[in-house]
Amino acid sequence: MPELPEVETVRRGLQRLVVGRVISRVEVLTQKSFGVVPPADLTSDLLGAGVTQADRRGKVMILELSTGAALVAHLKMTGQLVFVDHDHRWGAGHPNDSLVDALPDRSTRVIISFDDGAHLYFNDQRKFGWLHLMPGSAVAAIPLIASMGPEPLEGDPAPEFLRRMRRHPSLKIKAAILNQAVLAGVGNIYADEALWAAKIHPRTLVSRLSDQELALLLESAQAVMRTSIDYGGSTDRNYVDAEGKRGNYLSFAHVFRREGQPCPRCGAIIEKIRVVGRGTHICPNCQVEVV
DNA sequence: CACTTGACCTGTCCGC
DNA sequence: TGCGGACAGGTCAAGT
Repeated sequence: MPELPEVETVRRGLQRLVVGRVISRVEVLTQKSFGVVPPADLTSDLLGAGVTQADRRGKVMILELSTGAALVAHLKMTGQLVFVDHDHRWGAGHPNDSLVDALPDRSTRVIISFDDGAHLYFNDQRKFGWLHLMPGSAVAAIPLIASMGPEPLEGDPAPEFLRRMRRHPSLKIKAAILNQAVLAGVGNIYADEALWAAKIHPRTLVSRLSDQELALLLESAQAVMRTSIDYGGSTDRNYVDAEGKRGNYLSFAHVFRREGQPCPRCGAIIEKIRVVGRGTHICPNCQVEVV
């Protein structure tokens, strides 16, 4: 579930919490979750390295190191990057204090320790996510990133978005908006929310949509993701930010996980259907299927 | 070739 | 209450 707003929320936390700290140890508890690219030993690029910056591309997190290497992470569905300072208590109520005793837990896959006693936990219940160490110059060559479409919240992504959409005229719009090569960072939650806001049925073929309708879809996706970032992202199952805090956006979602409830725009009952293998939430009145 | 489906995992929830 | 099975969703490989 971590989509662009969730990864961006985590990134902002890491930028504040881990930049400037020096890595002293890395423990890999689940081999599958950690990789070194290329498979040479870059450990010397890790120990003693300082974290200089927390970046994001789409849903991919990039921690840049002082050695020129990068720690790159994809959280997939259940991944978390949680910072805990075990040597420092902030007082009751601070999120760090509840994590001091709770982590590591059984979903912890990799523990990155800093020389001041703080830790960054890569947790991932379902082991779909990954954390890779690679030369900074190799990040852009990761296939997912190399083929990735424009960032929705940087510059004016509209022209490139439209060009890339038109490469897939026979895709259903839900598949197209989820395609990271068309637009970076959109996942199931914001796809459904954006399609509802733009009043487009998810099974509509791209070829049936005008440039204006696609532009409205992009604007809708931008709006829901901006709003979500403001609320700290969406916590559907187990997403938490770098301090272990849950996101609040889903309380403001219009259709996602709201099947059986009235559409906030027209009052019709929201339905959950399957589109390209994905659970999909629609208002059957606002989003009319074109066959 | 372009698109769709299944696999990867584990925890949760539903129906019997 | 116990248990099997469906389901959750990001990406890539395999299938149509």
